[in-house]
Amino acid sequence: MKLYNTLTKQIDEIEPLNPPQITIYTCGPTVYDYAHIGHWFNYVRMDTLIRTLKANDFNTKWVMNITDVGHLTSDADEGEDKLEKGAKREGKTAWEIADFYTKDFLDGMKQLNMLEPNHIVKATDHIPEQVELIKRLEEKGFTYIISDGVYYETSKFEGYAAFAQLDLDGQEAGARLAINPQKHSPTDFALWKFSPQDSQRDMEWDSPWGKGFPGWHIECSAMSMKYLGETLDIHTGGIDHIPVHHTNEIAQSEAATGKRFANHWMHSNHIMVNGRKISKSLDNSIRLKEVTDRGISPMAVRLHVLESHYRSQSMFNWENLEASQNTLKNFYAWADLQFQSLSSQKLTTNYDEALIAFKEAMSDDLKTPVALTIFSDMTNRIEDLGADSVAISKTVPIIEGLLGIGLSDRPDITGAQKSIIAERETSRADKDWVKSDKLRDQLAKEGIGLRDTAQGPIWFRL
RNA sequence: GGCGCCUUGGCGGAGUAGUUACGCAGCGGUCUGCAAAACCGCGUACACGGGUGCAAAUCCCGUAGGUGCCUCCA
Repeated sequence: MKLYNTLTKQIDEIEPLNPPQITIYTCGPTVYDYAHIGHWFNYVRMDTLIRTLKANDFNTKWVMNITDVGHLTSDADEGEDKLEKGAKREGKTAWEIADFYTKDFLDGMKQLNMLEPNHIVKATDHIPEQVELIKRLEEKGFTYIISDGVYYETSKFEGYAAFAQLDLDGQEAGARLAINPQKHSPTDFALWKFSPQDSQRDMEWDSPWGKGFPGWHIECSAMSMKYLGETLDIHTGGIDHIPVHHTNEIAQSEAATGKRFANHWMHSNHIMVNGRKISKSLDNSIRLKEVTDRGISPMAVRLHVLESHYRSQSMFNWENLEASQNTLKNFYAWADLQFQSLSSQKLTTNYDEALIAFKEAMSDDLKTPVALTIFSDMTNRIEDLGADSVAISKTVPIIEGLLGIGLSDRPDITGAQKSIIAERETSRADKDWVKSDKLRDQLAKEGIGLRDTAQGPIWFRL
């Protein structure tokens, strides 16, 4: 299996340290607000990576974190903690905010049929591990203390700028310079922030350096190492994390251990809404709830994600989400054929060959649009050319395993419903159109649609 | 200001030198008792200007426009 690697800037073969086991760490959400459609694109893509690894017989060990403390409103380690800010906004404690939006996020994962990570880990549950890691960095001389916290000295880490191909000199005009003159370098980042003197934080802990809370970056390193070891196989996240968060993770992890932190880095590009990026300031974020309120299935969202490549900056709009919903219905109608024996059993496509091509496309840097085209070909012209219900029933779980669009959650119709279809055929043979239409309406009420074809009646769930 | 990326038909989106991608929408038609979310066909797309090639949407240079990061953000 091949995947683009941000570290090497090329498509690399995936070669885990201890095959068939493969370790994956995904940067999860900061739970201070609802997740929006852009977040979901990201996480569905990560889920697709896991599914494809499994299909390639890897034994996946997947960890996703929940950032519930320490993520400030500015990456320059200034501004408010997002959780504390959310708490103020809603008149709750930071703990309540974290709990509420964590639950909402996990619910969204279920709605989108995402696989469950082996571990979902919270930053606040791993304060001691983070403190320990900061201590290791301190012992090795990578830290310094200023009035508001313990900082990492990026200039001591050789190759700090390499991962993101940062031009540090060119950046000095940017906002990171002006803030906090105590920092030795604009790129230095907080490992531990001290609690303010004048106010009481909801979330704070004791540490060797004083009461406070961990910086955002250290949690991912500490938790990744705890659950997956000091070197992991694949680290994933949004493309925006390359210049700061992931650059810092590499710096602090490799400085502490002297080992490569992650061998493979996968980054999901951002999606655009109406040609613009999603941002708080543009107020153009879309929640999963808005999708379902419009009567669109979360599975259509999932299919829509797969219709573009994860490294391209794709467009989201409602028209095309509805297009995905229509396509999904066609796929479902095909899946329903696994229970129906048509008079002809000729296949439109050689499923064995198509499945190989399908899996190859998925395994080639997750070329989901190509894979979908192959799958789509398998579902076409069934009525004219016939369909082999046995072949379809064997194919459904394989496709579903990789795409996760709900193809498998479709049971056969009941015996009573089958009787109605048979009865309607009798009526039709007798040209009793009133009765046959009535029976068709009855089935429609039960969510079953019918198509009369040369192969006989075909049912599908509406 | 620094560092990138992109520009394909109504919308989205593959392809990356020689083959009508595909999906949805639209139009026309077929099948059907009617119906269909079924089938067939159509619109003959690749920002613009140069260059290299037998051949370029696909490679190179330039221009225009858009857009991302550096600053909240997946």
